[in-house]
Amino acid sequence: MFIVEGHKHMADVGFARFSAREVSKRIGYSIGTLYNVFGTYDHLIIAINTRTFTLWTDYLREALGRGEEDRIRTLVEAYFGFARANRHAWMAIYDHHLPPDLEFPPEDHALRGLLTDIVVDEVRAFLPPSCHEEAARLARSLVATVHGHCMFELNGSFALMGESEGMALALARVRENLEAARANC
Amino acid sequence: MFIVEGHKHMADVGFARFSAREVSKRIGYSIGTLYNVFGTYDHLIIAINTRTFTLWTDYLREALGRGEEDRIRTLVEAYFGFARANRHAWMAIYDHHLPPDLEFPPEDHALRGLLTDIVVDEVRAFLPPSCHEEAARLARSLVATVHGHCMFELNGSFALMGESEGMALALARVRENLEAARANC
DNA sequence: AAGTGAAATTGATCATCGATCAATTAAAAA
DNA sequence: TTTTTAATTGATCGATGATCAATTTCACTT
Repeated sequence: MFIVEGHKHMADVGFARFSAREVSKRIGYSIGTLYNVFGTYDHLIIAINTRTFTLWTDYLREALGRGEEDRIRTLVEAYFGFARANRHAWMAIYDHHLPPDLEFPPEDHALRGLLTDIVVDEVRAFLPPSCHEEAARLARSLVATVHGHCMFELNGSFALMGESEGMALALARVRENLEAARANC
Repeated sequence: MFIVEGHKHMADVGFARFSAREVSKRIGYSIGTLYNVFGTYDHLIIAINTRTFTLWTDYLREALGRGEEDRIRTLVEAYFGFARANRHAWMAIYDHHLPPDLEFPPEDHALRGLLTDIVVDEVRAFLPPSCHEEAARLARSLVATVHGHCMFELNGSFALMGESEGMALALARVRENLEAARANC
């Protein structure tokens, strides 16, 4: 329950104001118990961020499950939709950096990879079978593209540039890249 | 000198371990003087990050000034090149979020906008005159695309996905998007 | 019921942080 | 020199991540 309450606290105040003490206080445990469970502050954050990934993955699956015609659009809009609806928790994923001495827990890695898998599947479904091999790399690249647009929208970079339609731009770029892939394999 | 030394400290230890006290100590002033100059921690970080933007802009200009044939490639590689050579300082730009009550200083905004201007100019130069109008939006979008790839490379997301050629992917996507723009206006 | 020991929990304690501001020092003006 | 203004200081505050000896809890044995 540390993770659930920690995730709520993260969603409430964001990475910069997040506090392990506050989490333990909220849940009625002492700070010592929290440290006995997670060992370090970083491991708590990792667990909370992995939970965000899981919720995000569910969000994408549900959106795709609604049976919309344009699944690529659905994917991009759900990517943005979750980030917008969970600003602080979503940003915390990228605000947190592992110390060099700490290795990423394999089980967290596996859970987070499920999100990429969804995108790979959809990219494959969109492209002809001859593209099957390169689809994974393209999918990772498109995730990075959409991520860049989503980040610029949420952190205000687009607003400072006078751009208000970050999601539309992301979708347009993805469409162009998918069409280029279709033509080249 | 607070900014120069603060920038060095940021480059050394990164956003998470950055300390205003350490900056003032390094430069031989008290913590009080630093706060008299910048008012808040956030304003110090903004000033340091704007310096990073300025160095980054100079880096891009110098790369373009070397007279390479493929200016788009030069731009993407210099984008990555600066980020790789200044990991901590570059990441700090996106690690820092303005508190909602704090407005972004206009002079910092102007300085940071120069980087976007460079990209807009190069995109315009690449596209036919008929694209002149949409070039600015496309340029912002391409910056977001490259940013997403650069971020995934530096924060280890690409590595976790088994992807080691983030920069090549970014350049490939940008090329596809530019060709699509050429065909559509 | 009483006793035993492992496991879980506690919170005082430490160093450090961002922030404040009365007091002090330095510089400029009269 | 005296007065006024500006710049600088660092002790102080509340809060944080982290530690760990002391305490409590609880299942198991006798």
